[in-house]
Amino acid sequence: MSKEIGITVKKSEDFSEWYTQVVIKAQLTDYAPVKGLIVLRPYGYSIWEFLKSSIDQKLKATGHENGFLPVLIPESLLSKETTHFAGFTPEVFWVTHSGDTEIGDRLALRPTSETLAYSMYSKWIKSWRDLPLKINFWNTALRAEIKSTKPFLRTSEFLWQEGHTVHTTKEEAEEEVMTILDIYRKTVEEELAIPVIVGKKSEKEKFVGAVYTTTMESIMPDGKALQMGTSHFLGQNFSKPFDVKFLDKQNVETFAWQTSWGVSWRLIGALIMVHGDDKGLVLPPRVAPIQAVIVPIYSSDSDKDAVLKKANEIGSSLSQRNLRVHVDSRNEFTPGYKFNDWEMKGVPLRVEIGPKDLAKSKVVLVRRDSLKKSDRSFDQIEDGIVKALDEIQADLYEKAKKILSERTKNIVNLDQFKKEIEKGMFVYSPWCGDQKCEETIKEDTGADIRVIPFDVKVSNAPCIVCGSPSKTEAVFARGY
RNA sequence: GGGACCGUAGUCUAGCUUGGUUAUGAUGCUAGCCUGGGGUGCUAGAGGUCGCCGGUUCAAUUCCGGCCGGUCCCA
Repeated sequence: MSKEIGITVKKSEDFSEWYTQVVIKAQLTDYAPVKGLIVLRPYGYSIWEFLKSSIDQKLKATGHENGFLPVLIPESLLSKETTHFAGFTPEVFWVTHSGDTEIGDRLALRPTSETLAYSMYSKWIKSWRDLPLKINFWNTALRAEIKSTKPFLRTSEFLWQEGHTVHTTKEEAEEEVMTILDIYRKTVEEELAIPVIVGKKSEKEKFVGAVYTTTMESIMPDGKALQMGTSHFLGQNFSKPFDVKFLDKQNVETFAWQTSWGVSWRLIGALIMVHGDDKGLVLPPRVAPIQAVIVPIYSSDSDKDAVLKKANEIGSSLSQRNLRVHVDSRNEFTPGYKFNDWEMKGVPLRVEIGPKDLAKSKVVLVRRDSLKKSDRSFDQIEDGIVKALDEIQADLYEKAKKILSERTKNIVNLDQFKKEIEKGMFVYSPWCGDQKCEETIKEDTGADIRVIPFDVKVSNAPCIVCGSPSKTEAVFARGY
């Protein structure tokens, strides 16, 4: 019976089912009535809020401002940059009517906002003095997912931010691309405790319309790679069709250089997959809506009063140190129920306090990640919790890093390559740079080039597919 | 892109093959008690358009078709 209340499958045995149960049962999200759409519940949304605020602060600190764009984009505008349009059109939702009246120039529910943003930018930018223009938008994007959908990872509407910047020079724009990628990497590694590999996408995998795409990739416990965020150098590919130009200091009309970039709530999906276990979610302390939960334990009424009093006392002193703490004083549940409940929701630390503890002036501290228990005397609680939270954050990252490195292989032989891909590995292999080889390997093994890391070794080793001298190494894996 | 499966109370589910009086059980929920250091026990109660639309039939949760929604596997 008890097994049916919590997560009923093991992460290692039925990963998909495990994931679905965790997102629903930990009350992060629920399915909406329309296919492929989900609702964020407060517990899930509040994780997004921490992520959002972390990224937002870093963007503001590097000179970005927030704006707002409408959700509808006329087809005539969306189709102005042709490769971009061709790339997105299969998954665009169209609004064709207002009331009963058919709309002549049908309206797209934004799959992304480059076209809309740049048609506005062209009005706003006249002089080199107007640049750089660096605006970020917190909104949602809509991309129709016909087949398999999965909460946070693949949904037809998703929460994200999209940044769109305009610069006077190529160099400045390229620097911006890297600044953003670095903000993303830091956020993911430091807040979500997920290590990533940063680099470029191949020509085949880059953002449609971009000159090149930089990306951060990570591998999930089921062996599939997940794109965690991208930052694109657009060159002048959009500034020309959208007429984003300025008068430079020499009074010469010049097309601007642009970037765009985004991360979505997919990061929450990654967080769940990377850190969760058979009992449910495991949240890194920095993004946990509740960092420590205090569970009072009592039997008699007199115990109850004394225990609750102390629990509340501890709770408020922790709050004063800016810790997100919750005292679970629900009377209708036993301590055992509460333990399981908060473990499923991934709260990093549990503080147990009962009559036995009161007698000894201490509490029991339990870590969610290791489930290890230890005692803290009353005067050590605050420091003890701060320290334990830091340790959990660091340990989660180290654990994930170890898994990433265990899942990473260097392979030069094609047979070996296929075996490792089959096992769900991140495979570093030499590649000639030819898109045909990329397509061949995709057809044969299901793996694509996830990323060409910045720090990769360059050698003349034969291409893993065709055997001709390679231009670079690339990271291959099957992806989400 | 190809294939398989599923939809009955908040949740999980029996019944469907072989249509027939009041749709089964558990859990959760409400009230009262009990209990409390790992999903506690008792009593009473509320909770259902059997996903939706249509067809077959005297009669459909059950058979057939379409639609909507969900899950999994393969590429």
